[in-house]
Amino acid sequence: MPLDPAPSLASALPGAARPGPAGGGDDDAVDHLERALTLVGRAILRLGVPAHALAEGEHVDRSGYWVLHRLDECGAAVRLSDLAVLLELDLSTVSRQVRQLVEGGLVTREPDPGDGRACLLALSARGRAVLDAVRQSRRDVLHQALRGWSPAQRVAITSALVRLADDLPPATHGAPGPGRGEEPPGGGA
Amino acid sequence: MPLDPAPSLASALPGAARPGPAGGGDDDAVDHLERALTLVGRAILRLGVPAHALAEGEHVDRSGYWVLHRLDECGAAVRLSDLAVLLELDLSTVSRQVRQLVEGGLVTREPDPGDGRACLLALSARGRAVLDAVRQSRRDVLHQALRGWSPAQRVAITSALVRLADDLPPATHGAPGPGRGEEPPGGGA
DNA sequence: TGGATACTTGGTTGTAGCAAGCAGGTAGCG
DNA sequence: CGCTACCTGCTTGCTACAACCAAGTATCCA
Repeated sequence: MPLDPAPSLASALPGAARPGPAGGGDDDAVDHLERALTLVGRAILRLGVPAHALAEGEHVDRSGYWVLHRLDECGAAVRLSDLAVLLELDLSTVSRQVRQLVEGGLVTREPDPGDGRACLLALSARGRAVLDAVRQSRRDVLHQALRGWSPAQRVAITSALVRLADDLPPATHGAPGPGRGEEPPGGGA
Repeated sequence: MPLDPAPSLASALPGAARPGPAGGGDDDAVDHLERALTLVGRAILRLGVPAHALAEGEHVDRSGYWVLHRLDECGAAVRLSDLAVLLELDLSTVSRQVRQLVEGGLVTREPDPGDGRACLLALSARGRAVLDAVRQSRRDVLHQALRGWSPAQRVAITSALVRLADDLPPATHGAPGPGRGEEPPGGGA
């Protein structure tokens, strides 16, 4: 998935110096923000799962990383359906991702003793090791990027992003919250 | 594709209040940032191309929107290869995207009079109309999200994002800059 | 004529959703 | 008790998008 194509910085922020009196200035602001978001989104996507964080035959892609990540945060074993809600993804998508991880030995899967239909998923020891390696490797990149940032700046951008994520339309999928749900069904890319 | 799965805000920012003295606090900071970026990235992805911005048989997806966007910014007609560089995408990817848009009448394509191999691409009138509609519709969403933000806050997050995009590893594809280019070919999204 | 260049096409991978279906569980009814 | 009807958790098939690499074609230039 990748996000949206981004322009090179060379020509970034068109019309940046157009302080027109009309309401267009507002449009400029959101245009800049949209572009900046796209830029950063693509950069984050490119982080991927660095191959050097993986051992021999291991295969974890970006989605798999997030599955491991959530599984780790859950601590206890979770159901597939719960995991899908946490990831805000379709059950089928998560089902396939988990299958790969189980086959790779990174996730353990047992039948739920209390419900024969369900299964309980958890990180295996190997999965945790892989997760740690991948996470550290991604952290390194961010660390590198934030080298010149003051702690205050880091906090500022993080909280601003959290707020923005909160203010943007929520996912219609996992939890169809009552928020300003304008999301057209066809547009959901 | 979309970006990475995001956790619901309910459990966001684990360990947020752990101001440990050790270097671990730094890891926390980047973890929060990573999560926030993911959150926002997915929200932006969900923006998609609102169906109501499109007329009858028109079909423009997220990628197509960016092609139109760049084409608009270029003003003059551009070559496919130049467009691919601008978009930081593979030539083949852009070739297919453009073909769709040409077939849909949103982009005009003429042979370059000076080079029979090349073609010159430009927005058609209809393409411009569609672009305007889609852009406006995406703007509306961002406007809505930024309703409670002060102008200073908007500028702050935008410039912080621009800086972050600049500090993150560049795309290895379009311009394989010498920057901290560690990107494994297999891991690329 | 022999590269180099511009683009196209085929193939593959990754991500994701919807819909259909299977299997296991639960509840109502005779 | 046993049967039927329904509900739920998960899997699988299909479709679509996005992006890459590699191979092919057509054109230009030296």
